Amino acid sequence: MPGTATESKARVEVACCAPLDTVNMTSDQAEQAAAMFKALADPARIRIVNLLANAPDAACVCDITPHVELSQPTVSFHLKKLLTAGLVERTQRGKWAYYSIRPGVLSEIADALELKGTRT
Amino acid sequence: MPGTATESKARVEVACCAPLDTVNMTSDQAEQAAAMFKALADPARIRIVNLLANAPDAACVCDITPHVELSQPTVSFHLKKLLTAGLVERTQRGKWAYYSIRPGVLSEIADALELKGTRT
DNA sequence: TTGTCATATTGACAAATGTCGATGTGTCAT
DNA sequence: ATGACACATCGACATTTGTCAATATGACAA
Repeated sequence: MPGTATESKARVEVACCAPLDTVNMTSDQAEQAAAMFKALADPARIRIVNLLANAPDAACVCDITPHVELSQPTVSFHLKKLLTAGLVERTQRGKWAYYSIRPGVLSEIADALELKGTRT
Repeated sequence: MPGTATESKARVEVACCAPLDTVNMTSDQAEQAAAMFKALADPARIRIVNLLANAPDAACVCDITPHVELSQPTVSFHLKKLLTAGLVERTQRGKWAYYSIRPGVLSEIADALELKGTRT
């Protein structure tokens, strides 16, 4: 990194930029934020979240499946990803499993964003 | 899907949920949103974005690298991902490449989020 | 209890991703 | 021209991811 004139020999190099001393986020914070975004990093899961966010009530898998045009096991696979990421909730009623957006999730994502700087 | 009483035989089954007629997003919209989130779906890239968002000025690779504790080629790899996703900008000045957050990106991400429902 | 239905899990596999060392490319100073 | 430096690209590799058919699980009805 240029700009550190430590040697006795005249190191007059220009600095490439400011030292970047900003408070770093912890590895945990980074991993956690990345996990949130990873859960949304797939078109199928985006569709599911969109569906659930706009649905009047919780929705069962049999109604979600036709909207994403994937096999039922694959839809379950994506729902599990969303579930373990904490983006959706699951409740069993009868033989059906109902999924819904976990309340407050959207604002949490917004928080994750501000975590990386409020400027701009 | 239960609830569709089409047969002449009395199909008195209970419906599992409402028909979910909500306006679907297009495949393009889903893919585009997923691409945004995919760019953020990695701890290293989260750190980089955090760094750039909090930096007073644009930062060069040589200053970013030590903060993410990865090899220089790997950092370049991540920067390229962020670049092609449109999250950061690149300008060459002298022998250094300066990266900065593309202005307006954070609100665009927020928009992508609202795309999946304004309720909660 | 037996069957049916809705959902989850498993096993297999192709494709994408993250990582690094080695090397290429472009820019500046000498 | 030559060398040093900052960064990008390449080749190789292990890991993760998304997908499906087949099968297991769990709930209800008859």
